[in-house]
Amino acid sequence: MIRTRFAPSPTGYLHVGGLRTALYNYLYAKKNDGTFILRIEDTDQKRYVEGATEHLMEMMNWAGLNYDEGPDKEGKFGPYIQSERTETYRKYAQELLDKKAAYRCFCTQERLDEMRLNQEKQKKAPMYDRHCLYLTEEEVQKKLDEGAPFVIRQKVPSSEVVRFDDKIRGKVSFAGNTIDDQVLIKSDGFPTYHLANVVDDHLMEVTHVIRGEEWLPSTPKHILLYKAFGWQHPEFAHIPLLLNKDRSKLSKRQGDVSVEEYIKKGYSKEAIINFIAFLGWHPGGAEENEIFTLEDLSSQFTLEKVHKAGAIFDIEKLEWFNWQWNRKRYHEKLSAIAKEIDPKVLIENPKKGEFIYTFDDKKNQSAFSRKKAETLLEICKDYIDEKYKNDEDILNKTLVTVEEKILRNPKEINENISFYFGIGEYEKELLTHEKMKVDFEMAKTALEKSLEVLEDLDDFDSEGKIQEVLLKLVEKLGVKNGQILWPIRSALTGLQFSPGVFEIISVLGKEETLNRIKKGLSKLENQ
RNA sequence: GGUCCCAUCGUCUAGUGGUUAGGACAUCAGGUUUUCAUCCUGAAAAGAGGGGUUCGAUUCCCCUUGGGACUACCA
Repeated sequence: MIRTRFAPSPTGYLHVGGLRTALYNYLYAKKNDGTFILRIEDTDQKRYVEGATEHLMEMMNWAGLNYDEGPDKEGKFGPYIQSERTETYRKYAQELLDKKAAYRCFCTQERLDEMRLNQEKQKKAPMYDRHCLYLTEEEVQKKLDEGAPFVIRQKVPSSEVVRFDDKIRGKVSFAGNTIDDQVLIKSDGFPTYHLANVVDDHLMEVTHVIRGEEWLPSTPKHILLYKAFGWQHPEFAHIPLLLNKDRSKLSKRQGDVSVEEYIKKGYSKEAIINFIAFLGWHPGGAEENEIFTLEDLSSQFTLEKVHKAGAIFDIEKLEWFNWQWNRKRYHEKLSAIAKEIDPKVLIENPKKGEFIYTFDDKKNQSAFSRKKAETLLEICKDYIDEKYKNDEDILNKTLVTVEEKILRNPKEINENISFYFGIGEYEKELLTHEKMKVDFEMAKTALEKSLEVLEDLDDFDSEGKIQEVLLKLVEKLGVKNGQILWPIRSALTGLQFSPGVFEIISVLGKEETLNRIKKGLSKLENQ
């Protein structure tokens, strides 16, 4: 039975690297029908943050990384919060003391600092000099009687070479004489990570320790501890680090590291998880699809396919994943809605990312259109300026015209729809277009003629009708589409880029359309 | 400084003792479209260097170089 765990320390936020570690642990457990545990490592009293544990649990819940055992999901190995287990650690520390695998150290911080300074000066590796290991029992007792503060240190057998087989890195070995006598119990009575981690992983019957590469150098200490206790150590798998652009360990200084920040910026959970999963892992083979759900990942994940080298956290790829996922979710939702309205709906997928829903009944078609607008609003509602929310009907219509842009980047919604609600000042040159052979003369003609035909048109609700009328004009004048349509579009928007003319006209309605065209025309009066 | 880990396009990566070294993101060019976006097509772009082993090495081994992590009474 496979048992894995994610053991974060409650700092108040979840690091993206931490999320990936949690994810790999979760995936490995799920893939092997194992158990995934959440354990809170809060043994550092100085770093206590109010509510951080609850927050961590919320984040796991948000990500969908459901743990089978944890602080709020008691299994038979609880409690799952280390600060509630201090007695246990003390007991095991005593066992180590009894076995002479650990010793009390009374050295003051000053002595330790001085020692380290000297070692550095001599270009030697800074390590505890074992001063207190050589204290006689009487001396130790005397210090104890005096009430001198002490820590408990691990006694590392210096002649030994520690070897282990990392599931990702293969054979790794460390010479005992390069391993420091690690502090196991701090002077405040709390254990350090090293002791708590080993004791808990053993007691909780963790079979696979999947953690960040930064722990690789302390793994021999842990293995020695297991050995001192007479326990079998779990399998270790050290996953590669997430890196900044300059290849250093992903850090706050060079960008956002907390998952909360990315959520705030609008990245979806599916995108974040998908992206992060592929940073250091790949299903392998000829698989070219990269869009994976948590379920897909769960069924395909293997430690063998995890990389050794660190991976740069490239925000541009995240953006792409986010877009793909926005699209995927959107179309899945739409087709569900469509089928609910009418199971016989015709759904076509003429090109990648584009779906056309056709209903027999006109009523159904418009009901669907409303739902579509609602769905789009749902995606970008957090970013839309309040002033655009007043006229719901217009807003709904406008959203549909910028569908692809919303899916791509919901945050830019305002700049994409602002022209519907009012046109800004623009230079008359905007009405011309060199490449499309639209000079002032052409622009003027286009606006005048289109004004005429549009004045004669009454049905502005139908895009098709508008298109028909304008294209007929194009044909009549014997010019290219763009020569007529560009001036209209730019007169209607005052912008270089916007949705298409026909849809804009149908949203703006007759009066506003004609007004804007007239306004454009007035700019050209003296030409 | 010491210990350990790592090394394929700019980035994430696939794959192999014999391949035109494949894909994705980003970039650039062309096309479709009334503009932008979308979409389609294409281009440029990589096995750090040096030794071995081998008929043959990007792939296996060694060295060098480069990068990184760790080096706390933090985790």
